[in-house]
Amino acid sequence: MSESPIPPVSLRGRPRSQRAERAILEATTQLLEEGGFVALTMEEVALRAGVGKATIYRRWPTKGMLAFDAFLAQFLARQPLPDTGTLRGDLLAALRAWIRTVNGTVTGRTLVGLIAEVQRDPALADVWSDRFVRPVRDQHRVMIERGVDRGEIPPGADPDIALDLLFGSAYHRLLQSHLPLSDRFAQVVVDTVVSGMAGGPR
Amino acid sequence: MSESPIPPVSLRGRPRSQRAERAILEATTQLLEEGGFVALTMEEVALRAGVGKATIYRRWPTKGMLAFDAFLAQFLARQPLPDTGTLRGDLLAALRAWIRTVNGTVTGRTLVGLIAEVQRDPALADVWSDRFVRPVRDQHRVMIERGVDRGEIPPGADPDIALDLLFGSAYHRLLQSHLPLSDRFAQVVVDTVVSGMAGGPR
Amino acid sequence: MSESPIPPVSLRGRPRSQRAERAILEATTQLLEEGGFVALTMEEVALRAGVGKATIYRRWPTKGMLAFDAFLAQFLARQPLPDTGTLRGDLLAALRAWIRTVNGTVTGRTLVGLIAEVQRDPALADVWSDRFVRPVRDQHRVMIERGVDRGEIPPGADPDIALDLLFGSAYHRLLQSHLPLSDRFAQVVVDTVVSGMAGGPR
Amino acid sequence: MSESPIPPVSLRGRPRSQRAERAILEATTQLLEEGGFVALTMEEVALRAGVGKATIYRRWPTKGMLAFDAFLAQFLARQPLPDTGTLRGDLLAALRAWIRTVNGTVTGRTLVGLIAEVQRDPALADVWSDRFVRPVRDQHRVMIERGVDRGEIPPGADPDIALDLLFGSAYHRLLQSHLPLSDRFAQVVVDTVVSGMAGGPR
DNA sequence: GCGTAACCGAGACGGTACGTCCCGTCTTGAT
DNA sequence: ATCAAGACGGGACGTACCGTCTCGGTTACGC
Repeated sequence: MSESPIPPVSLRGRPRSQRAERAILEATTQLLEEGGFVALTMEEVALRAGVGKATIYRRWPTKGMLAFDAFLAQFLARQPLPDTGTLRGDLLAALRAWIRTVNGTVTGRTLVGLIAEVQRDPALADVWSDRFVRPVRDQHRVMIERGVDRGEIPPGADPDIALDLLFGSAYHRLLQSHLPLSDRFAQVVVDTVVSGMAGGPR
Repeated sequence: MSESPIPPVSLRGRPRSQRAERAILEATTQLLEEGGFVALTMEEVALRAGVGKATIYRRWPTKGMLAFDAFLAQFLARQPLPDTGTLRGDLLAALRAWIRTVNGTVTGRTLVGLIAEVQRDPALADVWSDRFVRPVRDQHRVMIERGVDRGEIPPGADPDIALDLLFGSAYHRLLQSHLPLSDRFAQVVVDTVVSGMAGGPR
Repeated sequence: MSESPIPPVSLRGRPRSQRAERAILEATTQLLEEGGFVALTMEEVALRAGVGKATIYRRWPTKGMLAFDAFLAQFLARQPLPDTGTLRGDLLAALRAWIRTVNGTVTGRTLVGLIAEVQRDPALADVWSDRFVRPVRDQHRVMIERGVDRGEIPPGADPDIALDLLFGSAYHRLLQSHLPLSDRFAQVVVDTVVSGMAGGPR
Repeated sequence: MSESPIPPVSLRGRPRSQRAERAILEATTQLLEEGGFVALTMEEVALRAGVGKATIYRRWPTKGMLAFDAFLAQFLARQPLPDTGTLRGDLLAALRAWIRTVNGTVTGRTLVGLIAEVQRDPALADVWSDRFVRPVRDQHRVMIERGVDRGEIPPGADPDIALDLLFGSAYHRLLQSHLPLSDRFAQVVVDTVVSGMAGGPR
């Protein structure tokens, strides 16, 4: 699943302990569950994992990187690429899966914490783009392209804006908490976007 | 604009110094400009404002609250309530104003930092809701309601979801930085949402 | 007993409140009882006395001065000038009175705290000399002089060194707590000093 | 001379830096010289020693303990155990050495500050007893015992009271500053005490 | 089968910022 | 001019973590 983010400098010498790596990620997940990104301190991770702090820093350069790896495994495992035969069906399935993954969950809280961290740590921002945003969007974009192929929306439609509308509005409710991420919300959002894209350049 | 966040408990005793309050907010703004939310330390604010730390804590219980007050004044001053005569015109004007305010600006970076901070500080979350999210949405919702009155979109349309689509997608690009907050983006988003809401229950 | 240490600057305007003065000294005594000189803070005195801090500073320039006034009243009331007819009797009575006053009492602990404070506050040191050390020594020296008059010790004896031996050893046990201020201690000290002074220049 | 006051809990991990320890004690001594116990702040010690505050607290739990260690090294190095062949000679040599060490010196001022500190910090009081008062008295008591062995004073004489008279009177002049710690003072005190002890139960 | 290089847990290191406490002064409106 | 109240600028406190470093000890590869 999640492999060593920083590979050993050399192949000589004592190899990295897999046990330590597992223990670190488990401790990280546990701390994220207990108190979110704020409660995640390297000191406490080391303590709980029974590991020296240097052993953590040897693998993950920053707290953000560590949390990212713990988060990503949990997140990706829950994002299917639906193939229901209709654009509406695909988008609704994907949006519902996303909501299920983040709404009221540790994964959701971690996602929010990481979004914040990404703003201040440029190195994390790169990793965030390359290993989270881009892959997830690439996967989701497939649904739009299939809709175009099926003629459900015109070829001129901008798939990126479609994704921004769909998931941006969902991220918005996750981050601002002003209104619930209900199933009705998912349905109306999908309907409105599909309808808007279809009839866009009417 | 920005009033005393925590009013004095009593009317007796020496009144709070307005000079100190101004100096604190100015130092805060300056630090936010220089290094964003991360670089904002109470210690440095006190130093630059020529103020004891206790004088800050007397008014703002946390760094988040302080940054919020400094942010809010700057943000609200730039969000007009457009009245162009058409739904499309109003929404486009509002979205463009928002983008202008946050895209590549200190205000935008502070907004992001605060969104993160809000997730971890429940007291700040309340203030964030009451004094930022709700007022801004209430103002924006007026545009949708005028569109309904003019018959541009049907009465059944959910104005909150319309706002989530419009601004959620914009917040998404601000926070994930995967694609630019271009003017074309604003136009397509507005067109798609207006069209989607109009033809929704066709 | 203890009068206003700093008289009003002028006789015009509102006169100083005697109620405030009493309340301050009572609060001071109470705090000295509870936690000694360390626990004595101007803030807490003002709070308990129901008095503004400025009202205290108008009368006592420092914490040491305030504690000194609260201490002196209690101390002096308990130091008699014995007149038993013999040098030994007088000295023993005086030493016993001193021990009774300070051994295990708040007055004793305050005395120690003040001795420390005196070292760092030159203004307090002056007051300490003029209003505590000198008067008490002058009173005690009378006993020695009566002993000389009675022929119990030779005229060449240095009364100051006699007092230093008597009370210095007692202060020593009070401050170092290495051995108790027992009555036997008092007796042996008096006997040794009287005998030493008598036979000094044999 | 002065050993690590709080030994590491465990032998594992990075060992305590001797360089840091030396630097801390030097900075402490320097600050005590400049402004006495009052001017001694942990913050300034850390700054001058080029050390984090935690590094100080790891070894010395309080300011008093730190000052004590810095003081003790200086003090003990200057207290000889005289052996002149007569009680009077020994006591005079010891008292003169003590006066030389504390009269008008940094060591003397620190001694006074510590005596005050001892009254308020029970943990320091224990250390003060065990590592200062007791050892010094034990050393001094030897002189008395040799006097008894030589028949200069009777076996019934209480050596502790003899020490209290000798050094108590000297501490008294140090702390109250009412009269100087002159050499005449030392001579008369020693003569009086020796004579008093000798002729006590005449 | 032996040296050695990289690892391991532990914990100390210099440093930054925190939020609190108290100092002695100052500023109100009200006697 | 003084009162109670309480805010002011300032200094130091003791704590929490940061990311780095230094120990003695442990693998496991390549000579």
